[in-house]
Amino acid sequence: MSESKKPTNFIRQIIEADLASGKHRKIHTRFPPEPNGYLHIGHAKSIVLNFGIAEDYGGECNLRFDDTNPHKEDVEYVEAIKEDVRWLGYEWAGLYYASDYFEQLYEFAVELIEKGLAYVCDLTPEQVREYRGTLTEPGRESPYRNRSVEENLDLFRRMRAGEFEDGARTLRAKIDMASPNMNMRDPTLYRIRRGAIHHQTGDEWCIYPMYDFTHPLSDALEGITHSLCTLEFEDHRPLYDWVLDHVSAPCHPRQIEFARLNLEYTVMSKRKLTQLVEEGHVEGWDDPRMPTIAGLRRRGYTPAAIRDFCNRIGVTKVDGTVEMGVLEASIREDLDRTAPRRMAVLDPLKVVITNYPEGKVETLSAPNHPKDDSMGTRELKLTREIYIDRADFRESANKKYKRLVLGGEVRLRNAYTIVCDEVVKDDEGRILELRCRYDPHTLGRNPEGRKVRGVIHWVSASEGVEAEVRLYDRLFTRPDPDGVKGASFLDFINPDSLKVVTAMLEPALAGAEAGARFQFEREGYFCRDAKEAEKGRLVFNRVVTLRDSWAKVEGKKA
RNA sequence: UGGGGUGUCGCCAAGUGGUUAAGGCACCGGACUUUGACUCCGGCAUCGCAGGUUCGAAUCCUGCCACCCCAGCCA
Repeated sequence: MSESKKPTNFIRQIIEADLASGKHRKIHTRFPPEPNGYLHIGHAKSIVLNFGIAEDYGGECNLRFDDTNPHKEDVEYVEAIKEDVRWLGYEWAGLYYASDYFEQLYEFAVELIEKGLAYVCDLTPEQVREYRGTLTEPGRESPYRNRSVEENLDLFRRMRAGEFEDGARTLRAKIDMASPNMNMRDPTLYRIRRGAIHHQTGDEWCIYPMYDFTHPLSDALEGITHSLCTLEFEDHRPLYDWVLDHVSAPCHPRQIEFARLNLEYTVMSKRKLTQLVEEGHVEGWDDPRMPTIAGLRRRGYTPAAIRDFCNRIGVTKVDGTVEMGVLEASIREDLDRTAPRRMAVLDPLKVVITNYPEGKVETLSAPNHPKDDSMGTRELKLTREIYIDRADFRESANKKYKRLVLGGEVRLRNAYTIVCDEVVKDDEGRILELRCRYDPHTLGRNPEGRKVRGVIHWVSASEGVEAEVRLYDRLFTRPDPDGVKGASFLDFINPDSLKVVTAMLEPALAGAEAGARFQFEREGYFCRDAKEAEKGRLVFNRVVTLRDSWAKVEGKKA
């Protein structure tokens, strides 16, 4: 697929230049998630960028957990993240935790103190905020800013020893309280978290380094050459460089920022996704409507389609929002090529073929793929009573309608043509069933003297299998659910994002493997839900519909 | 009102002073079709605005405008 086209973007250009100039002989990148939630499609963009670069330039990419805040993190997330990265098709060169470096980080902090570039500050959080100044006014220096090196060393050692309460003191970098860049106004380097049990280091530490101190040094310790992060860290780059410039770090990685992914009709922030899960708006992190990797996987998306999507959208510094259609195009392209075809009737309407022998079961053969014979065939069972979709019949319609009409003829996909003779209704006028006649001479060939334009799918009433089918739609009713002032994104949850129907499937579908994907002809791509399969239930999730130009024609009339 | 960014077709995105301003998605035609799918053919921009430099500018300069990010002991 189009995945083979090598992407090009400003970051790759920088890397190519660094390789060409000899600045680097080997490229090292890293994907550094904080294990405080599940990965989503936005992370996939970063994963594909970082691992893709390592792959294409003969380099290496590490997976590093940025676990410096014990309050928010959990092993549940580290395991899920590892699974998601592997599922996307990548294997890390090294698996690290920022917490692996806590001892070294502590030493680097001591080095800063010894150089007179860091100090222990006793200001309360509120005071720190006051002293920091505002966007337009410079801050004021902390009264503790000029403590002696000896006193700072002693205090920092005692912070580590657990002698002070949470919030009582912090270690701060001594930079410039008047800097127009807020991040340079003596940023906090370490804070005290005495009660915390860290998922990796347990109770070994009671002081924890901040991101701005940890990240550049973790990168340097791992020999990262290019540290790729999102736009909001642009203002942090001067601090990233400051840390590396003032400590004896083994190397100085280059931080490069790119725009994070925004997708229409969904939300991407961890906070909001967590809220959707915790408040029960969805069934979990792997709910097929979620933009999480776990959700997309359960929905039926393939790793190849997600990688392809990431390459299609590119990498720039422009803060934009990608249409869902791009993601959908990626999965359709993949599944069109790889998914076996099947027939499934989602809204069954019974059809009795009056001239078809009662009790007869005819076995027909149908190709699994119209353009790929290597995918083989499967058997279909035709009987006197079958189901077709209610949307495929109208008592009358104009010639643009190519399906079954009273008195009209259509082909049953992979079988014979039928003509509708009669519509049977109940007292309220609702159609109960259709009575049709088939032409026994039309199997595998066109009838003589007339052309049958329409083809509809069907399933034998007695041989087919019933199954639950979940029809998913976008989770929100607006392309920008969190873009409305004064409103919550929750106000725009789509009440119809999940519709459950009982469908009739062709017999071959009864043995579908968990997670197996198919194209239900004329309907869309579906995936057997793996979670329900574990319970022995036959449930299918709609991954995405087929493109539908007829719906557009119909929509215009309405 | 400070600092840092970004503005090329409806949405992404190439373009790095001389190209007819790539490509993808979407959209609009049309062909094909036992999936109104797929595939195939064709259509679809003068580059935020205004000046300037230049033989020549989306690409350089100046000035505007719009939008995003930053005042966590979060990442």
